[in-house]
Amino acid sequence: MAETAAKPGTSDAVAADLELAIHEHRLPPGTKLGEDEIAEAYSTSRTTIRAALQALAHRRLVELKRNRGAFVAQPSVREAREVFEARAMLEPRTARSAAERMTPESVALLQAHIDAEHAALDAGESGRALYLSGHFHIEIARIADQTTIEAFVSELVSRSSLIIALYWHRRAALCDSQAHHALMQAFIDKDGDLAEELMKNHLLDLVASLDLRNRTSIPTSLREALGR
Amino acid sequence: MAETAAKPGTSDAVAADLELAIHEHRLPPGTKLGEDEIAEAYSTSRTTIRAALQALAHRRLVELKRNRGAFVAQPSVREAREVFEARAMLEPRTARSAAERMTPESVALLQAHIDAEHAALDAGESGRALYLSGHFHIEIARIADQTTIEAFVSELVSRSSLIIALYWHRRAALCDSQAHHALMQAFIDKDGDLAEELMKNHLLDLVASLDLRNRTSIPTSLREALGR
DNA sequence: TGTAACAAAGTTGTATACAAAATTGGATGC
DNA sequence: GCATCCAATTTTGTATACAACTTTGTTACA
Repeated sequence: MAETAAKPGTSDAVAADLELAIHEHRLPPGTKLGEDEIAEAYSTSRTTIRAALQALAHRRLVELKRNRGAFVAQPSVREAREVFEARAMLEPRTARSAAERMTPESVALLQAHIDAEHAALDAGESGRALYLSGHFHIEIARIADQTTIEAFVSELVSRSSLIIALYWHRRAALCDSQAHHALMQAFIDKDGDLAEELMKNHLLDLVASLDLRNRTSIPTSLREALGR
Repeated sequence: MAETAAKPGTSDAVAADLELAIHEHRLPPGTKLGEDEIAEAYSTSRTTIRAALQALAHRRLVELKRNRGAFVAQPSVREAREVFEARAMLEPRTARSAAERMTPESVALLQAHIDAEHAALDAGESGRALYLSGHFHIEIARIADQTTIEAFVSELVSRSSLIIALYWHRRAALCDSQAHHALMQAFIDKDGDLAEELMKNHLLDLVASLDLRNRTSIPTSLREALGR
């Protein structure tokens, strides 16, 4: 929904495409993003790719190692906690604001999001479902008419996708479609209090579904992953 | 304080330098940032400058107009409100967290900041004082040990500097050194409740010192500025 | 005199070429 | 056989050249 289409071949378009791939877990954390390789894939020059990678680096979705190259970011346990703490500060109040400003059109938009998410799940496209699930949160910020916060939430949601890729634990589960449904009701009723409370709990549930036990910093380096 | 020094000539160094200049109001909102001009000033190529300008564009400190060039951003009234709403969501709770984690070293660091700010004011370097005053807020996030939120606050503080340049109204006034002093006492006492409350009020005072009456959108275009 | 079309200058967008750094593979010495 | 050093390869960092677009200044025409 609302796939923002930029003129193809521009750094914006490439960045959006790469971000989507990362968000849908087609590019797992740690993947090396070689400039030549990507440039060829999009049939453009490295100049364009570099701009795209820098943009993604600014959103902390890729890590730029000097003279080493770009890699899909691998948030540490600590970074994971910070991301959800930031979300806890921003999203509940934003959900309240959105609920208070909710219009029938906005409700329809969100409902379409949820439907698309279910359709993706049924089709076995779990990556796409995850992406849509994240964008549900971004859409709420947009409805709250807070573009600045929307930008922050957008970054946090994308980073959350990386965190889920690394630390997701509780398999299966009802995911969070239940939580989104409950939020929808609060939105329909324009119940700001309820929306804020539900969002707060929803984020807590998300964190609870992660395995954030300290495994001595990051699994970035092979050395640690192999324990020697 | 903590002028993060990057290897000179790199895009990071140029970006930091430009951001400082913008923050200190040496480059007022709307200033055209020609690539050739800057490249010559830093005796480097346009490639490096473009990367720096893109980084600043990500932080919304400069606006990149396609085929037109880069300009120091001119936040709209609406954007100004949004920035301070976001700060209100993030900073009070961060101040609480910082107060609870305060150490003698942190207190000394913040005090040094305030002293430097006063020294700059006495020396008539109001731009530098403004910069230091903003960094006081960033330092609090750092003490709270929240790098993710610190990054957001850093962006918001820099944007606030642009907003102040455009909409500052209440001349003179005690600025906010008073507010920072009060916060210091809360920090020394490790009084989280008080710190949160003081920060909240401090931000409200800041907004109140701005003239955010709707002058039909932005003063960006000459047409509107001239009212025809 | 005012408008419109056109031409020229300047600036940004993109690609390519070259330089520097890091990794990898092999060779040499212990 | 193992470690270390050195060379070759690959990849990124930077500069420059060219193309495309926007703006501005001029000229022709109504």
